Amino acid sequence: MKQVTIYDIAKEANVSVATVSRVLNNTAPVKDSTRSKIMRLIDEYQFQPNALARGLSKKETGTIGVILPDVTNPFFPEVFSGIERMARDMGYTFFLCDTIGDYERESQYLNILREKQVDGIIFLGGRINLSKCKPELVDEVVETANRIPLVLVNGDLPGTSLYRVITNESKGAEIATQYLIDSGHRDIAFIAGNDNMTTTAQKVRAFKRIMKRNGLHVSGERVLYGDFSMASGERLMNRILSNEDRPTAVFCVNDFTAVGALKAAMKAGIGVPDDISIIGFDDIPLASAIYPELTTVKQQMDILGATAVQVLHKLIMKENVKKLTVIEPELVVRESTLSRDAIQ
Amino acid sequence: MKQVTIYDIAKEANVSVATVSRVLNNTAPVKDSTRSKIMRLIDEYQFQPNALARGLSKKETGTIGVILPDVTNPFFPEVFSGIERMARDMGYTFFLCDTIGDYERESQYLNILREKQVDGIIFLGGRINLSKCKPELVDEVVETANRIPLVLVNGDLPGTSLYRVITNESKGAEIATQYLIDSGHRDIAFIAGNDNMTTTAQKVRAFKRIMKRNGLHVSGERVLYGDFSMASGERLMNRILSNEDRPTAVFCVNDFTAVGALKAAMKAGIGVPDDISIIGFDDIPLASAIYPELTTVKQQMDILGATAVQVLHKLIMKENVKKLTVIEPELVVRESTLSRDAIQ
DNA sequence: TCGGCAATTGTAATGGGTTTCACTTTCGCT
DNA sequence: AGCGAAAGTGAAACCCATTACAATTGCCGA
Repeated sequence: MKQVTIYDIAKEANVSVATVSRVLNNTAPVKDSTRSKIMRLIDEYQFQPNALARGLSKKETGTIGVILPDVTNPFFPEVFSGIERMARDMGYTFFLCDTIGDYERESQYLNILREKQVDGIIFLGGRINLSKCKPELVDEVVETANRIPLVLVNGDLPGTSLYRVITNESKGAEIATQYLIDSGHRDIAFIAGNDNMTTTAQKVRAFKRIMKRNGLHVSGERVLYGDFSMASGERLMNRILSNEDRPTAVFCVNDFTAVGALKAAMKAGIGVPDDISIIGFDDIPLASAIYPELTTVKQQMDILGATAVQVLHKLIMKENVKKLTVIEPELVVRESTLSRDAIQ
Repeated sequence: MKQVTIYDIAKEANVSVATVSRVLNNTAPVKDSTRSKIMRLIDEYQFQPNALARGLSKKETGTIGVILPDVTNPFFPEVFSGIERMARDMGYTFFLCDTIGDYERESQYLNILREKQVDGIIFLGGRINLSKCKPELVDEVVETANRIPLVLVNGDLPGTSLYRVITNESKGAEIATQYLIDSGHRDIAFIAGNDNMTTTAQKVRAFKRIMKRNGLHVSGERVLYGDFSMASGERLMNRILSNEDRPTAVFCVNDFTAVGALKAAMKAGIGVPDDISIIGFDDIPLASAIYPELTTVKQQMDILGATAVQVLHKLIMKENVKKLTVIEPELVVRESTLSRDAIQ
C-alpha cells in the first residue's frame, strides 16, 4: 500500500509536479481548468502531502516543542491549553515533552526537538528552579535558543537573556497580602515553597514589604518553607496550628499548598474561614472545586500560554519582540477568607 | 547559519556518507579507527541528524499522535503520563492533540497526523460519546486505522473492530455498589452522567444489577442523570438533599461529579461521611486533595496509558495483539464513606 | 602464493516534496 | 500589427538522510 505522491497526481493530470505543488500551496497562479482538474484528482486519490518531505525542503515544519516538568500538575495543562488555542489557528502542532522535573531529560528533549526540526520551543519553567540547575544545561538551553526561537514561561536563567513571558508574582503576592490586611488581619503567616527558588524569594520579599509598609511585624516563625506540595502545606499548617499563638490568616505560595493547609485546618477542627483565613496562588481548577472555595491570586495561565505563542511566533517570523512580557495576576475572592473588620 | 549535514562530516572525515550513516545507526561494521574519527567530528561539529530526512527515507518517524478531548481534565494528563513513561524508552515522541471535544477537530488532527507520518495514534475517547458522533468521523477513524496503527482508549466505535484498551467500568460500578451495601447502606442513590453515553449506561446497569442481587430496590428517583461535571454533581446532590427521604449513600459516575456532590452536602450542612456517604469513580488527584478525601473506584490511568502504548507498539511491529485489553479498576477506600453497620 | 570469505567502504538511487530559472502563451495597449 | 508584461508551466536542482549494490581490501587456510 504505497503512499500516493505528488508525482502520481502530476502524471495523472498530465502536468508537472511543480504545478501540483503550486495549487497545493497557492504559491503561483495556475489556470482555472488545470487547478480544478488537479483538485479533483487530489480528492479522488485522497492525496495527502508528506509533511516530512515538505518540511525537509521548506525548512519549516509547523511544529512547536513544548517542554514542561509535569503534565500531571494542573498548572501546566492550563498553560498548554492556552498555547494550543492560540497556535492551532496559526497551523502549529505540538510535541509535548514531559521532563518529570529531570534536568537530564530536559537536555535530551532539547536534542530531540532540534533533530525534529521544530520551528520553535516553549519552555515552561514553572516552579522548577532553573537558576539552580547544572551549568551544562544552561549552556544547552542558550545554545538551543541561538539556533531555534525559544521562549521561557515563568522561568529564568540568570546570566542569560532569553525571551521570557512571566507572571508578575511579586505583584500578586503584594495584592494578596494587602487584601488580607485590608480585611483586618494583623497576624498573617506565609507558607512558602523551597527557599532556594526565585518564586519563593520574590513572594516572601513582597509579603514582608507590604506587611512592613502597613506597620505590621513579621516574626521569623511566620514564614515557613516547604516544597510547593499539598503534603508540605498540610504539614506546615499543622505546625502553625500547634502553636497556641495562631495567626488569623495564612497566605500560601501556591494553591496546592493552600489546599493542603486547608485540609489540615479542617482535620484539626479549625473552621475556614471562620477561625482562620487561607489564600492561595495560581487559581488552578482545584481551587474552586473544594469547599470552601479557595480565595487565591489568579495566574492567567491560558493568557500566559497564548502570549508565549505570540512571542514565539514573532520570533519565528523574525519580527521584533520585547525580551520580557509580564502578565498581571489578579485577586479572586472566594470563600476561604473572611473580613476581620468586625472582630478587630 | 547552515545546518551541519552528514555530507559535511563525511567530507571532513574523508569517507562516504554511507559510512557516517553506518556509525550513526550501528547498522554495519566500521573499522575502529574510522569510527572514532567520525565520532570525534560529529562531536566537534555538534552534528545532529535531521529527523525529517531520516523519517523520509526510513518511513518511520518515532512519533506517536495522542488525541484527547481536553488536556485540562485531569483524567487525561494522567493517562498521557502513563503513555509517556512507557513510550519514552522506546524512543517515541508525542504530538499532543486537544480536540476540545470537537468532532471537527478530531478529523482535522487525524489528517495532520497522517501527513506528519506518525508511526501510530492513540485516541483517548474518554468520556466523549464516540458512538453518537457523525458517521463521517467513524469512517475517518476506521480509514485512518487501516493505514496507521491506532489504539482506542476507553472508547468504542460501534460497528467497527478497532484495537482497544479499556477500563472495566461495569466491574468498577459493581464493586462500588457492593462495597456500599456491605457497609450497611440500603438506600443508595446514583448520580450518573449523560444518559446517552455508554459509560453511564454501563454503570447504571451494574448499579441496579448489584442492588437487585442484594434484594434492594432502586426507585426511579434514585438514579439522576447529569453531565459528568462538578456543577451537575452539585445540582443533583441538592435535589437529593431537598427530598425529606434522603439516601444514606451516593455513588457518583465520576470524581468530578462526586466532588460537586460533596460540596453541595457540605454547604447544606450535611456531614460527609457522617450523615451521608459519597463514592466517586476514577481517582483523579483531586479525589485525595479534598477534605474529606474521596472514596472512589480507581481507574489505573497510568496503566491504561502504558498498556495502550504496548498494544500500539506491537501493532507497529506487526506483532500479534488482542483486539481488546481490559484493565481492572479497584476500590480505594478513603474518608467520604462510612460503615452503617452500627446504625442498621 | 592463490582462491575465498569476511570486513570495510563507496556510488548512486531513493524518499516526496519545494523552488529557481527558463520558456511558452496570452493579454493589454499603442 | 507589434511589443512588453503577466500568466502559466516544466525541467531539474535541492533538502538530508538511508540503503541496495558494487567494489575494494585484508586475512585465512591450502
